[in-house]
Amino acid sequence: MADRPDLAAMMARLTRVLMNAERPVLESHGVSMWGYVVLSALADEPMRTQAALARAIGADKTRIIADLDDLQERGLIEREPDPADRRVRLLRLTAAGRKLHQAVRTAIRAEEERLLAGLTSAQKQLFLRILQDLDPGTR
Amino acid sequence: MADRPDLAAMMARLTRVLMNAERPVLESHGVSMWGYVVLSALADEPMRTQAALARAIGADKTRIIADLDDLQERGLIEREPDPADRRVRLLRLTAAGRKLHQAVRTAIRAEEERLLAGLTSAQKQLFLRILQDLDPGTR
DNA sequence: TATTGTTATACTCTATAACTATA
DNA sequence: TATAGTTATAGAGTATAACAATA
Repeated sequence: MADRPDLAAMMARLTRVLMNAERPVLESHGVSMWGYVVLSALADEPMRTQAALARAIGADKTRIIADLDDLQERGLIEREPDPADRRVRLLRLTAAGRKLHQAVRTAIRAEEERLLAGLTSAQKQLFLRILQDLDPGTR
Repeated sequence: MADRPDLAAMMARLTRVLMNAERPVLESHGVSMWGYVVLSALADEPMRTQAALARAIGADKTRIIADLDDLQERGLIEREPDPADRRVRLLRLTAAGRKLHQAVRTAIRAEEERLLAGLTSAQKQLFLRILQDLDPGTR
């Protein structure tokens, strides 16, 4: 590879490693990847429509419906028709949902720390800062 | 997201952005993503079996066959039975294949530069270095 | 008529299993 | 019988299109 592998190749491999490490964490809490992403978005701020939520997390609106069904059945999110416009569903975390999200997030942070364990604390900070700067999803 | 988005979320988003930016580059050279990955691996070193190549690039052996067919038909790789064991196929780039790989790689490096344009040269170097250190694919 | 959410369908990608040809 | 490569089949994930409810 001459000097270094392609950036996309390295990023894709690392993403896969991370996701593989996090899968058991998610499973142990009984939540799917998209379920966790939904919880994260709603932990950030409640949403007025499912379409807005889907857009916020970069998913298709049809793709998150099953996850919303599941999260709602388990009492992790509330999803009630807006009285002012009964087509839209107001979405927000329940107390249980917020608690679960925080628990999963803490466990995931621990996995991230494991992946970055070889870096000095200065390198770690710099790496994360650069990623945030490049990240189009950081609002 | 409290302090920062999850690492996996940032990595996945960035990977997607990169791949979207690179897709037109690959298309303009008439090569698929896996085709380019194959060319990259063979540019690194010839392979004695397709299974070894598949393993090297993290793909299933059945998944790369169509790409190998295509690359061979276009004279970009050689793929001849080993006289010593006619079950295995010896794989290597042709001169044309090496030339195409270098052209695509150069174009992809340009896209990478665009993504990283906001960073100082020191940040850029550090970022790439850290990625290489974390990358399990760096042999 | 336009929009939100939902369901149904199709398409892409990948993995698994079955087959051939060599050894 | 075991292995490399190939083809065929099935499964998961995703996107597209059609539909029902509401405005």
